[in-house]
Amino acid sequence: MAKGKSAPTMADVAREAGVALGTVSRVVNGEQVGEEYREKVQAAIRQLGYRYNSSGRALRTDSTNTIALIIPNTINPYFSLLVHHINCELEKRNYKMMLCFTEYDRSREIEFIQMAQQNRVDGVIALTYNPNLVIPEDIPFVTIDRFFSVSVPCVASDNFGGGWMAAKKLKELGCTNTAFLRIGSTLTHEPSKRKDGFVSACVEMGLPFEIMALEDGQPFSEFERFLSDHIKDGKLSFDGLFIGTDSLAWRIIQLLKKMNIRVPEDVQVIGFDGIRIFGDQDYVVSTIVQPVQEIAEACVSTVLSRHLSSVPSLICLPVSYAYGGTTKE
Amino acid sequence: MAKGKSAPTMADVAREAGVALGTVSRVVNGEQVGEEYREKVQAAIRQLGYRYNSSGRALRTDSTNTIALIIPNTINPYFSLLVHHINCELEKRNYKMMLCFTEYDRSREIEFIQMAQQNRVDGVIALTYNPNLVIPEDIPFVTIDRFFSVSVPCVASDNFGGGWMAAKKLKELGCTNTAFLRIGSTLTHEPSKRKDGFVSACVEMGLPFEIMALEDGQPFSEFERFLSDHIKDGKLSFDGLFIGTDSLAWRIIQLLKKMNIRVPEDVQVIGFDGIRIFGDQDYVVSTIVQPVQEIAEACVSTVLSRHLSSVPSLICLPVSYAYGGTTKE
DNA sequence: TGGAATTCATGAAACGTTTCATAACTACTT
DNA sequence: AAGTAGTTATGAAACGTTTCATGAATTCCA
Repeated sequence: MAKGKSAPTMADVAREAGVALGTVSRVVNGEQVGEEYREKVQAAIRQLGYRYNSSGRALRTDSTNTIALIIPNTINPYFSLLVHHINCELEKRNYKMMLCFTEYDRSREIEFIQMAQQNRVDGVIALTYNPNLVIPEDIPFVTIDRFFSVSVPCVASDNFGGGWMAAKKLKELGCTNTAFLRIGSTLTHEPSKRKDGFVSACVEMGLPFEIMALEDGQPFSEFERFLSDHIKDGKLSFDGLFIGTDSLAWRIIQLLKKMNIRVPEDVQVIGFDGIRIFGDQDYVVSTIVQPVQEIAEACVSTVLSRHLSSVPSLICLPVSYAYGGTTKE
Repeated sequence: MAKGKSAPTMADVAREAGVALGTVSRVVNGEQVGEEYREKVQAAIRQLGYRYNSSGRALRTDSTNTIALIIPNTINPYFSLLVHHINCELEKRNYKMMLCFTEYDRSREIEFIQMAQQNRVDGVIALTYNPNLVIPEDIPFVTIDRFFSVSVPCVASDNFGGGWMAAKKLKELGCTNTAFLRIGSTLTHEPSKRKDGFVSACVEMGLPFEIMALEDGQPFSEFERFLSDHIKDGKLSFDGLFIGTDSLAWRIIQLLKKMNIRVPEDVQVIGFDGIRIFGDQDYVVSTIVQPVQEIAEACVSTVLSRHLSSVPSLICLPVSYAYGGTTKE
């Protein structure tokens, strides 16, 4: 607050209404109160323009109606969608969101968890990369895309199934030689299974494939080298690419354009995530779509469920394929 | 918090360290304390894993180190960038952000302002559309893109200059017949000046132009009709378009594609905002770039400046042109 | 060496809630 | 008519901090 006389308190309302403090509290919280009392109090509230002070309430109840969301940033459109939907779900349930951007900084991930506890949030939803992260036991905690232990519920989409689906789709679209490209992190998380699903399906269908994973520290230009190495007589030997994320797919497509390889005529490309620019417009690339809305819903309802014991430890939600112009269909 | 013994308090630390409560407080807040006391307290803090309780502090000091950011959503990449940069600036100064999505809902805008006051935030940054919004006087308030009164600082980019720049650029690029397209809102705000700048420059340079503004309620298909009406012998009579936002520009370009009009060969298109997909990748369309980082910095430093009297009431930041493939250069 | 000036820890009060034991009713039973 | 059960308002305590008046200990100077 700033200058000016400070906001009215419950005591002010009580005095104005000629009623006890506790009675005001019960009216404000919608508890059982005699009709005439309720009316007097409500009149006084309107009169004074009273609104309860959340700090006071939080101090007394030791709960803030706030959930912390820990996420790298909001620049990547996938994260931005996630933030949006999680916020919507929280708002429905009258919770607030405390947003924490880590920028992929591992020490910040730790710090934010501490800060969340300090602020007495009622739960944490976290999408993190620190391999040594310690999840506090004394606070409802839900992770996205990374499984820690059976006592920490994890929400993810069906990454394995998505990889499988991508391979099948490429085959259907007539591809005969494929590759999987990703920016590797040494971290093992749910999205790592995209590759596994892809590989399994390729093996089962007898579809040839190669894997190219950029390890931590290798420059992006390695992809250029990799692709160049696979050009014979000015023609790329792959006719289908499955790429770890839409973001990377987008960059690879720029690269292909620069190399005068046409998409989807010469090579068809499928990404992963389901990014659409400007909300409900077309998909940026052909892609395996993550069900963001459902993921958000699952995170929120899980983190808010009191009886965490009865909650599954891995919630895996179905993905779907969407055309985005970088495949023939 | 949840189950388990509750977190240690200052009293616990004081007892552990054999020291008075107030002393602990002063150590925690980095105030002057005798060396031996400080050491004893810090040891006890480490020992117990103490972290201060923000609710208690907030109640006592009537301030939360939190700024509310009221914004439509985070789906539009421009908003998403803004959120990101504002959060970074706040974090630098050790403030938290309370994020409020209005979804362009005017009643929500009002509600969030009340909620912000209720939560005793230390200030509000708001990007709103409600024409009748009442700005509270008793709390630091900064608006983005909309000027309310001299007592409420407004941060915006140089919309007029940007419109002007767009016209000049189109002329430079050889355009001889132009149009300005926008989705109109009846609201007068800073971005409305984009048109004014464009018109002024066109008039001054003798560049022909038309205006097409979609009013509230008119369907998007009106744009299709408008463009069709301007086709003669299969050729669009405009060779340059300036469009109110990148988001709309993107949709218009999809439309042009559908109509078999080539961009930029047949018509060059300039948008406004400076959206880049996937962060630092290329601009989505050729555009007038808003200096988001500077806007964020201005918002934050203004809302946090104690002496609001000496702050300008309209902070207008320079824009720039960026090539994004929808113009010849 | 005694007194004044200075430094600095102490402990209680206050912030605005919620909650709980108590008291004041009312209505019912016998 | 008197006692009991049931309802509901009351007022004080407690949540964890910050802050302020107080007093103890030290330093400094004459």
